[in-house]
Amino acid sequence: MITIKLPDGGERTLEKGSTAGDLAKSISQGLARKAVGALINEEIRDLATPLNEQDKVKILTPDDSESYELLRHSTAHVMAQAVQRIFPHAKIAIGPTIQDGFYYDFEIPDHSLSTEDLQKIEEEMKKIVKEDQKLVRYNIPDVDKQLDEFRGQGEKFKAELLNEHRDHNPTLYLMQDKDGKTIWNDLCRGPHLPSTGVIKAFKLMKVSGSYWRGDEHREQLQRIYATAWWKEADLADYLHRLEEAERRDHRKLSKQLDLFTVHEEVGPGLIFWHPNLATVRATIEDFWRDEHRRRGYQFVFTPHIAHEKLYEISGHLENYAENMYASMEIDEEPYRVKPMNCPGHIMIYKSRLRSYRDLPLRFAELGTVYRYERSGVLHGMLRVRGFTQDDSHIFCRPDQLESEVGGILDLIEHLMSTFGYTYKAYLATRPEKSLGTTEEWEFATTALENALKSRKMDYEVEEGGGAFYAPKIDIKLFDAIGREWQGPTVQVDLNLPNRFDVTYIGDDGNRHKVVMVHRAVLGSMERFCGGLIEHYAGAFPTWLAPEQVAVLPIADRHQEYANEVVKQLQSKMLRVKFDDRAETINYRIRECQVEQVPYMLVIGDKEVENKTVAPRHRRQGNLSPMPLTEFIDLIETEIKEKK
RNA sequence: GCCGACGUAGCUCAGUGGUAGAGCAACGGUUUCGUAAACCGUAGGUCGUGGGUUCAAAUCCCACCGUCGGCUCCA
Repeated sequence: MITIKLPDGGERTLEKGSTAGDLAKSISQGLARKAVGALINEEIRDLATPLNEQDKVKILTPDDSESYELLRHSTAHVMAQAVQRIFPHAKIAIGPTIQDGFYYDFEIPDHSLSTEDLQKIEEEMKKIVKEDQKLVRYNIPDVDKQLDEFRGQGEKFKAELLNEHRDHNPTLYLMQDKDGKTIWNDLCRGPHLPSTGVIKAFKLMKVSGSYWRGDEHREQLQRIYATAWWKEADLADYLHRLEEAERRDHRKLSKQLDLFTVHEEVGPGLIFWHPNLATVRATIEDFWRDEHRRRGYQFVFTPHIAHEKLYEISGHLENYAENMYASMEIDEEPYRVKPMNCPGHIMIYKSRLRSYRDLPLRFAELGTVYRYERSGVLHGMLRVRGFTQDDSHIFCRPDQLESEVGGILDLIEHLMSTFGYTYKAYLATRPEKSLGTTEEWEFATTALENALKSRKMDYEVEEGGGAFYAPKIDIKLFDAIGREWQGPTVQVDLNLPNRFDVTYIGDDGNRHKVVMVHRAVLGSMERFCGGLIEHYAGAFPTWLAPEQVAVLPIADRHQEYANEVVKQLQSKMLRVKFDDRAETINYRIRECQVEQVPYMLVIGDKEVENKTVAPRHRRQGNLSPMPLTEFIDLIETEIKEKK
C-alpha cells in the first residue's frame, strides 16, 4: 500500500501501482468523471501516471487552470492527426501550447494551407474528438528502431528530436481507437488528456510561416495557430476579447480619428503625426518635461547625424551595424544617421572635466533615432524605423547609483500611474555572453535590486536576461484590457564609460570611472502613443484630448453668444471645436461622440437667455445647465488632475 | 528578409474576361433644428506600379512596391 497526500492536507491509502485516475475514483465517482489529469508534486501529469509513496496529488478537472495545458496540448495532437489524414504527405514538427491556445508546425510539400483548409481540418478534428481516441503514454524501448521507423515515414523532424532526446527516456503518445488499436502517434513528453472525447470547444485561427527550430536557414514550415477551451462560452468570450482588441487597434482608430499616416512615397515605418495626435504628443511631452525639471534633469539636444568615428568608439559599428543605416559621405568623410542617443550625451559630459561635486548629472532628450527594422516586423506605430525616445543618461558616482535608480523608479511610477497603467518590474541579471567584471555586475545588479526593494516594488528576477553590457530593470505595463506592453527600462551601462573613458575627479584628486545609467520611461513617443490609443480605445482623457470641448449652437440666432463662449474657453487655453455648420444638432453631436470629444456645450435659447451652457459628457451624457464659469472650473480641475 | 493573404473613390466595401458601382465623407442648395445620422443635387477612380496573355484585363500570368498575420515562447 502507498500513502498519498491530498491538497486539503488529508491522506489516502491506495494499493501499490495505483494511478492518479485510481485515486480520483477512490475519492468520488463525480471527481473521476471530471478528472482530466493530475498535479503530482506540483507537476502536471497524465491521469494514468502510477503514484509513489508520499506523492502530493491534486486531481485536475476543467475547473483548474492547469488543465488548459492538457487540453490544448492534446488538441494540438488531434489537429496534427487531422492534418495528416487530409495531407498524408505532411510531416509534423512541433506543437506546443501558447497563451490561450497552441500551434503546430508542418512541412507540407506542394501545398500552401488556406483558410478553406482550416475548415476542413476543423471538421476532421471534430471526427477525431467524436471517435474518443485514447491518448496513451509509451516509453520507447528501442530508440534506434523508433528512429528507423520515423525515418521510414519521412518524419525527419521527429527523428531529429528523438535523436537529441535519446538519453532522456523519450516517450511517444499513442492515439488509439475503441479497440485499443494505435492509429497515430507523436513523439511527445506529454502530459495529455486521457482521451479526445473530453475536448469541447476549439477553433483554428490562422496559418503562418515559421522555420524549423526558429532558424531561418532551416526548413520553412507552415504553422497553424488555434485556440481551445473547455466550454463553448469560454471560446466565445475569447473571440470576443480578440474583437475588442481589434476595435482598439491604433491603426484602425487612426483612420477614424485622423491620428497618423505612413506613406509609400516616404517609406515604411516612418510616421506622420497629424494635428490630433501631435496635440496628444505635445501635451505628453510638456508633462514629461515638467516631471523631469522637478527631478533635477537637464535637457540637451544632439545632432541627428554623426561621423562614423563616434560609432567606432561606441562600438555600435561593431555590434549594432545591422540596425544602422548605411554610411553617407560628407566632404569625403563617412557619416551615419544616429541609432541611439547615448554617444551624444557622453560627448556633452566629456566636453569638460567633471568633479565628483558635479554628479549626478542627468541629461534628458526627446531624441529622434533611426534604426533598420526588417520589413516584415514593421507594425503601425508600434514597430517603426524612425522614432523619438524619451531618453536620459545619468552620470553618477558609485555611491549615488542606488538613489538615482530609486529616483528613476519614482518617476516611472508617477508617469505610468498617471496614464492608468498597472505594471510589474523584472530584474534582468548577467547573461552568459557579457562584458565587464563580476564585481561590476554584482555592484550594479545589487543597486538595482536594492532600489526595487526600498520602494517595495513588486518584481521578478530574470536570470541571465540582461543585455550583454548591462543589468537592467524592465517594466511591463498592463493596459485597460489586461494586455501586456513593453514599458520603461533602466540599465546600468558597464560598457560605454569604458569605451569613451568617461570619468570624474574624485575627492582624492584622482580620475574615477563614472557610473552611467541609461533609461527610457515612455520608450518611444511612437510606441507609447500607439499603445495609449489602444489603452484608451481612442477616447483620450480630457487633459490629452485633441479637442477638449465642442461648442454647438442650435440655430443661427445662437451664434453670437456661442462665439462669446468659444472666446472665453480659448482664453483659458482650452482646445475648442466650434461647430456652427447648418447640420442638425443631432448630427453634430453624433460627430463629436464618434470623435470622442470629452465635452459638448449645446447653446440654445435657454442658454443665451440665462447666460449658461448645457454640457454633455461623451460618456455620462447630459449634465445640468450651468454658468460658463462653473463649466470652466469643472474642466480645468479635470485637466489639472490629468483625467 | 522568409511564408501566406490582401491592395477598386478620402473611408468602408461590391464588382472574376465585355462601357467601373454603393453607402458614408466632400462640394452646392434647401432646412434653423434641444442632445448619436434632415432633404435634394453635384463632383470624385490610369482599379498599388510596371510588363505580359487576349479582339478585349479591375478580373488571367510575371515582376516590383506597400499593407496585414506570423516567423520567441523548445518532443
